[in-house]
Amino acid sequence: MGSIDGKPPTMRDVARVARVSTATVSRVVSGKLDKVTEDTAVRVNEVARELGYTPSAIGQSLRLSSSRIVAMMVPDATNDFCADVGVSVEGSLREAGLSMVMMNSGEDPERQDALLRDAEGLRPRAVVMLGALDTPQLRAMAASRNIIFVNRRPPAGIDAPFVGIDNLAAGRAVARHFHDRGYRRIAVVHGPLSYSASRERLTGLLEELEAQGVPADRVGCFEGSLTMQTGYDVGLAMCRSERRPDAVFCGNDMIAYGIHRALVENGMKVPGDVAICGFDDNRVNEWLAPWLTSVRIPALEIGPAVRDLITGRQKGERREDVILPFQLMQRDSTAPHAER
Amino acid sequence: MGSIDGKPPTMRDVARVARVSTATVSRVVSGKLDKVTEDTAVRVNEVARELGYTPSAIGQSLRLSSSRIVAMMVPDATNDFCADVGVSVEGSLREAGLSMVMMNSGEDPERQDALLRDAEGLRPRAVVMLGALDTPQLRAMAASRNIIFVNRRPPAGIDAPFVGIDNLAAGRAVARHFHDRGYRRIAVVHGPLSYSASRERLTGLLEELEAQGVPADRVGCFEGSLTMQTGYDVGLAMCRSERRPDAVFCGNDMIAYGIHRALVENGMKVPGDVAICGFDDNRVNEWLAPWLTSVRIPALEIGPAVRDLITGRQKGERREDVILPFQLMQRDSTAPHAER
DNA sequence: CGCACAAATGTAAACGTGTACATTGCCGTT
DNA sequence: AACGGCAATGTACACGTTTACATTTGTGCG
Repeated sequence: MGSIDGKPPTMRDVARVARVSTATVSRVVSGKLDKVTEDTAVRVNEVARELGYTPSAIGQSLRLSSSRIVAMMVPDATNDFCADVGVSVEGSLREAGLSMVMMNSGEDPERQDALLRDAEGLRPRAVVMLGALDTPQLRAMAASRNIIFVNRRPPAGIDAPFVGIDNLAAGRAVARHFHDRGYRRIAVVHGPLSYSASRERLTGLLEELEAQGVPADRVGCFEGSLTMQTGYDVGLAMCRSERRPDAVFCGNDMIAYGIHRALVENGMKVPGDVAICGFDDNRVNEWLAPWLTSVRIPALEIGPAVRDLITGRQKGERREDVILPFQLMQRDSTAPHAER
Repeated sequence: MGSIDGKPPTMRDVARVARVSTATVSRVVSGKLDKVTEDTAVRVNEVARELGYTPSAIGQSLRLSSSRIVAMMVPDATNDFCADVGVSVEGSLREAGLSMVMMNSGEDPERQDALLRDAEGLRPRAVVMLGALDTPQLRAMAASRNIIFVNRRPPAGIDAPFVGIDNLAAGRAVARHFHDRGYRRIAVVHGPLSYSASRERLTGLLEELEAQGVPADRVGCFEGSLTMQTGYDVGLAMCRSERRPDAVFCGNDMIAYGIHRALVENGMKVPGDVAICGFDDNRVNEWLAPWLTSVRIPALEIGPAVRDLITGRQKGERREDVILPFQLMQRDSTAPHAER
């Protein structure tokens, strides 16, 4: 049980009861057992358990001037994909004895900077940026802290490891898929082009379409936030437009859900009138949107990759980007075009 | 900019450059400005900014023997509802200057205990349990740490605040709704009855049905994990059964999605053949399952409530449970029964 | 001019831990 | 018996911060 005054027992308490010095207690609890007699080790462990002693991560961090905390910034933790990545990273870090503190930037640069300042106070062992924004504080931290960029590449001029897919290739794959299935009037609803992921996917798509004989200026592009609302709004606009696309490539599944709802509410058929391709392939698709073609990112492989990057870098290994495989999940929403 | 050796600048660095003592720096950066001249304050702030100084939360925690970290345990962070609660809590804590570390128990008692031991090491200011399991470590911590129970009440014998809805009343409301709409052959797919939330909802439902003249032994009950897979399996079983219910009350929306898919895949109509009522009313319902009747829990109000409980308790205010309002969202999946 | 008082700042200790170094005790060798 | 060496343990300091207390400085007043 804990001590009487409510404060957790310290190493000194254990030392006193076990009639040894704090140094010995430290050696036992931190596993330096080659330096201590079996008897003492047993006795110390016993007392520690009786007293309910747990080493203070605060004291350890101060002494070692290195904490076991990793800060993780996500644009929106309620987004299914972010949640999956968050869980994957949290689990992998935990295996390595690290704790994850979560931070939601909401894609707001000022909020991101405020959060980064908070994070700096925790002296985190690393900072994981899922969808980083290019901000002053980020650049300032890049100089001194381990920053790992997931999904979006580090902004130009920052040298830091990246974990994610080859977005250029993904864009190309979708273009080829659309073309194979007979779609020619393509539209894209992408996130802000300041994000490398959005940019590269769009570039890949346009390049490949051009290669297939569809000029880039025939492709309708819409930029917006990666939300269902954006999809819904664009979907409504498409319904009203006289020159409607026959296939839409969405920046993520959220946008795809929104477009789908707008189209269906206005009597359109998917894919009869408009084909839809999402991105991320949220796990909920299997159950709620089994019709949605999407590009699957292996979210659960991101955690281990990040963990290796963090623990490996410790040992001075050369950092290296991790490019994960993606997979185009072909489903009903991009069934072959009827008219061809 | 940071210092040259890579280590972040400390209070002493600032003090040296600004030609004051560390005490003065401390007073300035922690806002005890009534004790310091305007000039010095300005100078110290200037130096701090130049050096890129950020107070070390580790040093502060050690000195104050109180960290600014709150541990949050969730059963499954990829569950939409958990994610919403997590985001709400994280945001509210951040406003109060606190950081949240996330932990996923996966409804596994041993994992929960391992995580709680990890958490104890961080000396968290509070522990938020969303869906707690009754385990030894939890009881041990209940004696010394602020624990706040969300959604599920604290296990018998633990005196700690609770934030959530009146699950008994929610169960009754669903029963009344089913009965009003003409459904009589009710089934329930609930989570483990060791969870107070599952238990109370079921009790409420049965009580009210009994009051309406439907005996409890006519109600089919299935217990399982709160996942889509559970729903799917139960849904398949229902299709095969000769005495099929005409309405199902699900422990959460995940189960409802699973059942829905199983029924639809087997040619059933919802609500024509079977009506479905979910629980939590995940935000994604609006877009992907606008047909699903569900009980809305105000997930976004949980964060502020938790934050008030944590910061208020500091000041010695008497802890008190927070009962939030729920709302039965009536949608197509429980449209009035056709045959009556 | 001396003194009391207040304001501003400095000094030093403590928080819990890890580890370099010092100390102790024991055993074997000469 | 003296001594070297080794294993086990103790001593003491540093990590970065806050704050009670001590000290210095400035001001007003008798």
